[in-house]
Amino acid sequence: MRFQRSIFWLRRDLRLEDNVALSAATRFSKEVVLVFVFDTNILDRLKDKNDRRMTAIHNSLLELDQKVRKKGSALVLLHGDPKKEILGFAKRIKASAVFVNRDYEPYAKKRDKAVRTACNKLGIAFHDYKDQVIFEGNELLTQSGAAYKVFTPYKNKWLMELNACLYQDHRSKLKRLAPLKQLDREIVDWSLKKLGFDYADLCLKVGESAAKKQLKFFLPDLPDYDKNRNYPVVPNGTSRLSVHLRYGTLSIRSLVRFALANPSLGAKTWLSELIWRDFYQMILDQFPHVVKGCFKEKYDAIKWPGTQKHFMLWCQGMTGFPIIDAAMRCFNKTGWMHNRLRMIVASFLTKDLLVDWRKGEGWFARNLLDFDLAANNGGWQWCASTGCDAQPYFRIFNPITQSEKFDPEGSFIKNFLPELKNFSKKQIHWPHVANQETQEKVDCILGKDYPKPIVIHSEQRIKFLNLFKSF
DNA sequence: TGAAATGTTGGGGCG
DNA sequence: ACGCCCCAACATTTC
Repeated sequence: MRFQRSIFWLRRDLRLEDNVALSAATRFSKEVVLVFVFDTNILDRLKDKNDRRMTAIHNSLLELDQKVRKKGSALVLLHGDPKKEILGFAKRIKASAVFVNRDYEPYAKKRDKAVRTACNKLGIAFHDYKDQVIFEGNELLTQSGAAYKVFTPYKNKWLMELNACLYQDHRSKLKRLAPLKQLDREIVDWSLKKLGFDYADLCLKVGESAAKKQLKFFLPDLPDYDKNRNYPVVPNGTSRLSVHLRYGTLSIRSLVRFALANPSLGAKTWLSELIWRDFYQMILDQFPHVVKGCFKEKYDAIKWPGTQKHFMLWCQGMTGFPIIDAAMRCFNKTGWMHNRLRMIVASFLTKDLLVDWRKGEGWFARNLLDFDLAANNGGWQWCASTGCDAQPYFRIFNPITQSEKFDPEGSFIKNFLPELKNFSKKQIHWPHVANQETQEKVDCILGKDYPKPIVIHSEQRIKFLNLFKSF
């Protein structure tokens, strides 16, 4: 046994199953203490005391705590600066090692580097593992040894290299979790109130057991994923597992195994989306400048002419474009948005309202329950055509055509814009052509009950093309 | 993981 | 019967 007592520090891997660092910690240590730190560097910057993410993390941790209590242990919660907290705690309980799964966000990398250095100064080992991706940033390289910048060759390489590592045993010896009686002094209050946050309503269940349930629930629809994934109102059209990937209540390996174990065109398409996730994690790791700037740096020179007023109307879902407004109101209400809608609203903000993609990215970052820096940044830059392997700048969504294509019955729109519920399925995508008589008949006066369009798509399209043309 | 503009074809109405 | 126009419908190119 290498270590008498170790800390397993949970971050975005809130599960006991198939957890690489936890498995290692319990194999190499006689006794393991599970610790989560509410990081004040992050919490202090959350603007909303009702932040759904806090409830999601809290609930996931609570379930985890209940599970380990059945094993006679408990989860320790700390609150403060992670470096200070982890070091202080390690000293108090005389831990000789800290185990973590690696995180590739710039802040996390910096944090872990500092904790590692501090640990090593005290003679405490710091062991980190690959867990949240299949391949890390520097694992898949082109023939010339550079990081991939194009998705398709990356994906081919990814599929080629995908090997037995997927099937390694990452079970943990949970018998080795530290007994509760030794932890008593360290168990802190579980209420969010004490951290200065309120409980928020979540549109879905979080936690490890809910994650497994959701995956099982999606299984029958996996074969049709390729056909259904673009239609927001098709039940189970998408897996809705993004939240679980974000908090690590499911392992990425288990999802890849799930796709491979149930082969079909749908599963293949779905797997490809998981590869996009690895791709963007890799991009963030290898090209951290994307956090602040365009992946294609020449586009940093662009002066986005969009106004704050238009941005606000977009945020509120008051643009007069039904599909946009329905999507944004759904988002504001639930903290979740269907991927097709994310693309449509992102295209609209950047290419119709000419607002800097970073504004939209920030709004998503604040409100997405499944917010992940790598995926969110990658997705926004893809839509704005500033990103790595992004769509070409002249590919501009027509919000009305997209609405007709992907919400043909208008039922998604009606779910979130009840004021439009009496419009026909032909007219609901663009109600503004309705005459006075029709408006009275459907009980929706445009400009009063529902806003008039704030821009003209065909005009904005030309403006956007001109904006990008010179680069 | 588009859409608009432009080009081509072919059928039908009509003088 | 024939040429002409109109305009879907489809194809290609351009952004």
